[in-house]
Amino acid sequence: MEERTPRRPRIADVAREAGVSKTAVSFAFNSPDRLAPETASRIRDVADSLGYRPHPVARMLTQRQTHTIGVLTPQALSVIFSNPFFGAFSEGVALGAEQAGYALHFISPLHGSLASAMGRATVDGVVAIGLSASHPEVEQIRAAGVPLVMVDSSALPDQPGVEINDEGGARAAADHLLGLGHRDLLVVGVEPPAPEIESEPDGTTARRMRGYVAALAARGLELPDNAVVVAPASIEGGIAAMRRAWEDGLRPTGVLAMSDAMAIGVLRAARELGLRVPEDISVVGFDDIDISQHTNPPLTTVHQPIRQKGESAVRVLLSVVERRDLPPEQLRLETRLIIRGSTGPAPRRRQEVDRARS
Amino acid sequence: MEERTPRRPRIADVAREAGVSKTAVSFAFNSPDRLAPETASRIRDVADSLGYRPHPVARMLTQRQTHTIGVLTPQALSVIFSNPFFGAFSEGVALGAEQAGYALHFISPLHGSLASAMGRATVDGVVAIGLSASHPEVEQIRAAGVPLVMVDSSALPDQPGVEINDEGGARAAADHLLGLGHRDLLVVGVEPPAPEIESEPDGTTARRMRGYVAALAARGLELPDNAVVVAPASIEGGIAAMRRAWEDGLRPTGVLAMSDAMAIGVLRAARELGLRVPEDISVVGFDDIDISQHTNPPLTTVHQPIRQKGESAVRVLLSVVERRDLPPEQLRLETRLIIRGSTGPAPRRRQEVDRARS
DNA sequence: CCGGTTTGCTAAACCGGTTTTGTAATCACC
DNA sequence: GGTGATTACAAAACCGGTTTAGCAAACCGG
Repeated sequence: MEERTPRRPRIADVAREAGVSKTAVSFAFNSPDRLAPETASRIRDVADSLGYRPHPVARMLTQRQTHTIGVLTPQALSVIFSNPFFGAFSEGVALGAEQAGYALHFISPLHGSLASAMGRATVDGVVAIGLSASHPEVEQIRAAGVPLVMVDSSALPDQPGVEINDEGGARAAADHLLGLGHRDLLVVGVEPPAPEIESEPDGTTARRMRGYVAALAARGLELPDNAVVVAPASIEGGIAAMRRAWEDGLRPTGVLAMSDAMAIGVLRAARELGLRVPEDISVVGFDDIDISQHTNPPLTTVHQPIRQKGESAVRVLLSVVERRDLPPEQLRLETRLIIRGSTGPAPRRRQEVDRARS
Repeated sequence: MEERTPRRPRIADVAREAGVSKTAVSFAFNSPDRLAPETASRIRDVADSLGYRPHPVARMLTQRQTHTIGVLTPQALSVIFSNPFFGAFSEGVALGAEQAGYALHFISPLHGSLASAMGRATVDGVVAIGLSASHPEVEQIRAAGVPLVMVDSSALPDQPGVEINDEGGARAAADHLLGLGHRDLLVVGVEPPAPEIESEPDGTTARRMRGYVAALAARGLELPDNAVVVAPASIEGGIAAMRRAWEDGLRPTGVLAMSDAMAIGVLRAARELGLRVPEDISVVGFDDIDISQHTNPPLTTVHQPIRQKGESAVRVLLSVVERRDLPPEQLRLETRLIIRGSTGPAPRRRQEVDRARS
């Protein structure tokens, strides 16, 4: 009979083999200075020869920490990962986590339930992105005693959070187009992921919209209701939104897209409609994702420090995780308009645009 | 004195409060049919009122499974996440994991050491991407008894793995250009991330190169050494590679890029050099990432089923995780050439290209 | 050489659950 | 009405570590 199921060696196996107690083995790994040097090294040698590695789960249990932070999103991960914005954000989170020696665990609705996914997650803290403060899970997470930092959603006063100046950025974007003489604007907004969810009055979308409206109001202008069209926040969504607006008879000379992905879709749809960018139509995005500088033409957009946002979120989170008595930090990062090639002076006459259509 | 540090309720608290044993509480959650219905519901009521949730780590320890799969990359996550290829792959992995009720844990070198990161990770299995079979960690992971599926690296015969037909795809790409009359080709290859790492003879890069060479050989042609230029696998890398080749006096009419990101960089560099695509120069990518169909012009490229690759990897992994006696599965997915707008007939005379340069 | 400290290690308790084993009470059956 | 099976729960062992409390021997100053 050969050895069957070569069980993973436990601390007791090492102890027996080395002729010491479990305690000694534990010390050899975690506080070698509490053992005689030769004992410690002998124990480690035995452990090596047995291929022993402390079981991470058991370790988590006794130490009461997992050295893992969770990234929470209300949407399925399979929807999220190919979103360049989320990728850049994750990059920032990963950087912050790596520097602090934490691993990353992604938490998304399991079998449709964020709550049960949260219940299974073994994390020391959570960075939530795209989660509104009124989301029911937020209270549950807090009740579970897990530190939470909310990103991009005006947090409760006693909660840590990281956000950006959406309104200011949007206002700058609209102002830029207005300054170039554009008066017929189209706003391409983000459709809430689930139709039954009423869009949050304090969500990113609402804040950006307020910025657009404020810029117009400052010049005594208004945004007609039909000049706002919504679609999913993707390239395809941008294409669809632009086409729909055109079919509805709208002939904007400037487009304000609430995300770069949508703006890229608008760029493409415009090209297919025979419009030249920026001669016939100007397009402004929002976010400044990596590819935006490489589109043709390069995209004028509102830059937000996406990576920094992720990194800051982790920093703020870990300060709470490691010192729970610290006051929760609230960060607000700046945005700024980056002018590239997709915007230019408004065409002189409406006819120019109409002609381009044929 | 108010209640200080409202400790998280444990199973013993619920048991005491409900006047039953720990066992009964555990049963109430995990196998309610073993209790009288009214007992079970009473226990659950008490648990609810106390806000009790079973501690996930303790649960992992006794059940000997974490319901989590790890995604392992030899590169830092902060480098990886903004890579659209990795995003799409992760999307597939996430889809497979979500369907099976598993969470996702990303494992990357912690303080530079993959081994220690792996030691801390609490996962039931690992999907490794971009890890060569000869990597020292591979043996360590197997020794730890953690099931491992390797993606994109010719796995050992007794190991599960998922790969794609790199060589065939590359051959089709080169064949396409040759069929269009191109004879002056430039291959834009991937630079190994760390200079000291010798490029794997069986890595993705090598396999694709073999495909290019095979297509040439089939027509009795050879690839001059100086027609291969390497750079990091990014848009910026593609730009740099193309510029460098041009400065070296190369005047290719067709470019074979080993990744779409690099191809997009080549597109941009070509435009800046005053070359029209595809009239003056044709560009073929590899991977078919999402944006490639939206570039200007849309990119001709070798499609590989990235998401499916991730999903398959999880499926293969979980079949081993859940039934260890199963034979390890090895998958090889197909690639196919997608012809879009970035390739066209080779220009008639070399002069045309040279003239375009001015 | 004696009381107190330090050194080097062990035994036992603990982290928070699950699972196995055990047992009293009830039920079914002949 | 005695016997064997079932039901409903409890006691104890266990998962694999860490940490606290404790103890014997060595050391140390006076």
